[in-house]
Amino acid sequence: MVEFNKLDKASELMKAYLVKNNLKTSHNRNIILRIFLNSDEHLTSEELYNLMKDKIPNIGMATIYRTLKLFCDCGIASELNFSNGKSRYEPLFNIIHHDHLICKNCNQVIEVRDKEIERLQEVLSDKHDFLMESHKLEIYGLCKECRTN
Amino acid sequence: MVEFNKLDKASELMKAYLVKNNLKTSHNRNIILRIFLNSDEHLTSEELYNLMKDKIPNIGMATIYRTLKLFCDCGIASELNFSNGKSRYEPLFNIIHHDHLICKNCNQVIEVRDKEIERLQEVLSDKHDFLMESHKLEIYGLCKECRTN
DNA sequence: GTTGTTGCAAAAGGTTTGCATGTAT
DNA sequence: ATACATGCAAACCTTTTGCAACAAC
Repeated sequence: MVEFNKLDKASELMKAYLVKNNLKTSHNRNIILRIFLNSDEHLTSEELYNLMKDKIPNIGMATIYRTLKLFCDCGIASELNFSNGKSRYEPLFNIIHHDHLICKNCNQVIEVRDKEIERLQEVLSDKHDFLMESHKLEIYGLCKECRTN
Repeated sequence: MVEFNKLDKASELMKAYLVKNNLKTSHNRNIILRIFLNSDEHLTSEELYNLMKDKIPNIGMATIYRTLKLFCDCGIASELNFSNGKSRYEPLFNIIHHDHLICKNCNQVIEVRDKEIERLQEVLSDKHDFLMESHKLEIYGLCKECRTN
């Protein structure tokens, strides 16, 4: 279930962006936002499309893409590019930043967090006079289950 | 210029892979390998294709893709997926692992290295009983030049 | 009423594949 | 002589775009 304040705050973020850019609200976008936040996973556009078809049978892929792009622009979502040709989208809003452990065998994605690594990334960026805005850390290997098999 | 031992060792790696898989050597692949190692950058398939056309005028994109895939399988190259839809390929062989600072403004890619971050990644993986094989760290932001403008 | 949004279909862009020909063993 | 490698074109797959109909303001 979507926690109320999460959806509310995301809606607020989107609303602010729409107003600022003279865009309109829409029924579709509200539903997509709810489903997207509810998933709490790293959905591909296609996976989200399939989830949406239950709610809005004749929705088009183009709308999914346009809406996900909007979410990214609003700061609600972030696009991930793991190595398989498809983009995945992750709810960003109200979520603490984390990195990913990706199992090469079962494709499971484990979210992890390490404050010290993040601090060192800042230090590393500073060393190169680089202004860090965001970062992605992906560790590939074998998860607990797959390494025992 | 390609350092001799670098090309030699990569050729050796490729040769071993070809023999093991009952594949044949080829003139094209040898030239592509030389150009690829010589570039020392993060080429897209298209960029490599353009470099190759000087050497082998009627070479096809398919050969580039097939050869880059081969390089990855040999352990000579690694595929990178920055967020722009195109894959890039990086010579892996004989190169010390490094991470990337990516400027969102000028698209410059700066290679960096931090032993402590790498050590902490191992610790983090262990904490989750995860067997780390490889990792990718990308830091996005503004480079020295772009942040002053 | 004006302008943004949507679904559909077509286009675009990167990558892969089928096939006949060429080449290494 | 056999089987892999290559160039070409077509196919494929994900993502984007053009456009007419629709919906929000």
